[in-house]
Amino acid sequence: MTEADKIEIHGPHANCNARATLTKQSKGERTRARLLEASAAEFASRGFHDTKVSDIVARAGLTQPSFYLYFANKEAAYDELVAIFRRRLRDLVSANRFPEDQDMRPDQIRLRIHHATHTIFEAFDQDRNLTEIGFFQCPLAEEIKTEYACMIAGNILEDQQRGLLRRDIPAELLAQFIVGMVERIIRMKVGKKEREAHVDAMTAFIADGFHAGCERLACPSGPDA
Amino acid sequence: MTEADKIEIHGPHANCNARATLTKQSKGERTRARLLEASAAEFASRGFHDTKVSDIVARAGLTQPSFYLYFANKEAAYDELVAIFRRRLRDLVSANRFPEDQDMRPDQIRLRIHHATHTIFEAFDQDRNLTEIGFFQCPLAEEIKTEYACMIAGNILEDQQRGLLRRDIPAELLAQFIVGMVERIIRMKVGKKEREAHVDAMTAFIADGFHAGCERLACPSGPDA
Amino acid sequence: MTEADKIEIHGPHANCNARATLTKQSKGERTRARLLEASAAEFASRGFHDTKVSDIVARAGLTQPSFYLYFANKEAAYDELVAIFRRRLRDLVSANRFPEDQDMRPDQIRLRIHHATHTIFEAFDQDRNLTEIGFFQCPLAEEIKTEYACMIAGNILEDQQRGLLRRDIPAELLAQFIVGMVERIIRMKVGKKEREAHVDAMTAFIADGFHAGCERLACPSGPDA
Amino acid sequence: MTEADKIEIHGPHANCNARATLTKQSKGERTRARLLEASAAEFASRGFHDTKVSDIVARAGLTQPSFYLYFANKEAAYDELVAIFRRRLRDLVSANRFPEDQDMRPDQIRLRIHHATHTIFEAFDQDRNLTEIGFFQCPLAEEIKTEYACMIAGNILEDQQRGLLRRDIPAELLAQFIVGMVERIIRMKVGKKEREAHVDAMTAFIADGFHAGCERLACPSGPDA
DNA sequence: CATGAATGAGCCTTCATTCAT
DNA sequence: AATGAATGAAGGCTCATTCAT
Repeated sequence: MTEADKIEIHGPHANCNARATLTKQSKGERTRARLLEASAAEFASRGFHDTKVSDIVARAGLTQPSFYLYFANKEAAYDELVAIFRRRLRDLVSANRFPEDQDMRPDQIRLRIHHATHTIFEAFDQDRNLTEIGFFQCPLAEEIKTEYACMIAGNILEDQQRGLLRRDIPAELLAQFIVGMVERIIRMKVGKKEREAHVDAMTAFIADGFHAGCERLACPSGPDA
Repeated sequence: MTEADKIEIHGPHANCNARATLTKQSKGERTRARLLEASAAEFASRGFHDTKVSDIVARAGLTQPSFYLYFANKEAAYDELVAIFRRRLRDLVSANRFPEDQDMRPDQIRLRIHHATHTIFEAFDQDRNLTEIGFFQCPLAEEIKTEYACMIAGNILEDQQRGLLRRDIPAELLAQFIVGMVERIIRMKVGKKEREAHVDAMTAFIADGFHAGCERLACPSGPDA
Repeated sequence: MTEADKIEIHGPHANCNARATLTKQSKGERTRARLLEASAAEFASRGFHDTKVSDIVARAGLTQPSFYLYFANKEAAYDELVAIFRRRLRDLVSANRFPEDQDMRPDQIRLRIHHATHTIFEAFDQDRNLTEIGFFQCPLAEEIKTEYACMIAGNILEDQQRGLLRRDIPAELLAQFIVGMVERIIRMKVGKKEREAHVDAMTAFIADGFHAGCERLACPSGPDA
Repeated sequence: MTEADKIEIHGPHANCNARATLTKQSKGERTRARLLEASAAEFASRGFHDTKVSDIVARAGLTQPSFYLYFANKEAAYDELVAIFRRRLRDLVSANRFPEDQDMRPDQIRLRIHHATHTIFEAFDQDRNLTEIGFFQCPLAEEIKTEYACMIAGNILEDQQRGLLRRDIPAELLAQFIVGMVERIIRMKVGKKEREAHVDAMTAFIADGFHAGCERLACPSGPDA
């Protein structure tokens, strides 16, 4: 799984590692990786049930029994993909955590939101198939999103305690809102430029809601608060 | 389908209607309704592929051939459920539209957001099975959500043009954000009271984002900037 | 299983029951019986592994899915056949038990042996397929034979205690000897007449061993004892 | 095959031979022997069909292709084991034959029976796996037993002609009886001491049947008739 | 001599669907 | 209106066996 990991994702860091280990991979390991990739592609586009093992092996240029040389059964391959996605998401978010001890100026929070959002979209765009499977299609998706939300909630909570964010809405809920927005944006298959625009818009919305730039919107901290 | 519709929903009003029409229903119509309900329950909890026709008829207290007396095939029943959900969602949103000609005071926008959110959650909570199927599980879900987002976007656009909402973010994007948030909240299986809290929180967040009530959050264009 | 029992075996008693219930059998019950018989025939001649479900259903004039309408899987059908055989064997032996209270003259023991032997062979010959499966082929065969031996041992023990049989050999061992002889004789596929001869020979051997009719064989109860 | 033979059996004598030839064995010969032994163990405990080539090679500490270096296929290995058993059984019985020309006193027949029985059990106990396969499990078992019975029948016939045994039962039948008894006893997995008791009991039974030592058993043609 | 890797062939089983009543 | 019984079609998985090194 560790090896497969390196192969499956094509992110910058992963590629570095891959380049280093590619020569060491046995033929079997490469075959396994090919099968995982083929599985991801097929599962992502057809779903678990409508994907036949024969589809996967055909895409990988193998025959059916070979599949069972590397995976106990169809479900095991699927589960492994989900696990890879899950771990990757976890790693991503924890890597994105703001250093606790460091002081943050209030106006930096926008940058943080922007950065986190940008990073997550980049990662999701990296491997569309895995994202499709792990975030939308698999039965564990709900659990994974909840886990994701929890991690975000942790970050939010810190900021709330620092007085950087509103405290009248529970961090968990704010986190869920963000996850929901992320979900929707991921689903919009767009180019790099548009995605950047999305990131900007989302950052702006998270920061100020419908409010910003519209004097007529009754602002609670304004005159009618 | 129209009859089935009346049966499928179990809200108070729906029951009233049902009671009124029950006497008019033939035995066959009632059987069909039972099958639809059983289908919804099974599909919702197991998904399309993992639901066997035998599961459905067992739940409805019938035998397999009876199923085919009322539906062309398994997929037809599923599609019908999706269609019911879709129509219902459409009806709901269009009924919730703010009269175009009417003038709206700036501070009323919060009420509108609150009302729309409240209504939609109530509807989703009404029939969990249908929601699960039509909003999350079916292949058309993406399309349905987009449709939903479009309708919301229409409302937003109007408000933007009236100068009630920020214009720097496209209405379509704002709508998607809201749909995403709705999605996440729906999935949290909670009681009535908590749901109300969610509605409040979501309204507040939509209106002001992370910002409100936190003087330190650098608000680029608000009064405290 | 009870119904199937009546069908599968064609012994005199079974036939009586069958005749009585045949008219009451539903089509499904008859199909099941046909499948059991076909299974018995195929399993007996090919063994469990070399018998394909397709062989069985072909012999029964059905298609594969029908098989699974009546049996959970191939093994279940096999196990049922074994169970039928086992029960039948049990019933047979217990029906053959000599009344405990009744007094028996020493010279009657030959008749008893003859009778028991005759009866068992008749039963085995009745359903060759079941016998093949339950007595020779199935993994439980050893257990079944042991059970059979135990029942015989019970009968022998009584006779030993009455002083009708030698006591220097444990009843269990004598019973095993008999079972072994029975086994061998069953396997000789012969006609009725020859079978009778076998019964006579076996009776004589059990009673007297190599000894009888040969003055030169050192008889322990004779002069050199 | 001849070499394998020496290796396969683990009796004291066999070991002596093995030690003598071990040095002469090439590595391949030793590997082949290991595979045969592993095959015997696996086949004996699981049967032919339930034994996978992968089981065998695993037990032998090899990989699958190695198996095919020494045997044409799975069946070939099995057949070879059966052949080894068969030859061994043949050798044993013929070695046990009483010299035709020699005269035998009537009271010596008990000793002969005892000796033959003792020898055969010892041999069977020697290699349980081979016995399981060749005598019980393989399709040829029936034929092998018949062959065995024939050889015994030959011995019996001689004794009958010498007037040492009863002539009213065909030698073939008597031989079958003995084989049946042997079968059953073999299957009782016991220690050396008990086995001796079995030999004694069987000898006694073969000689005198149920009769001996029980004055009340009506012996039709013996001295106490 | 031995193995990592791959495959051909085939069987069991499932399930949506239909037929006849 | 409903059902007992049956089937067509297809997919997952296993296993003996081989290829290339």
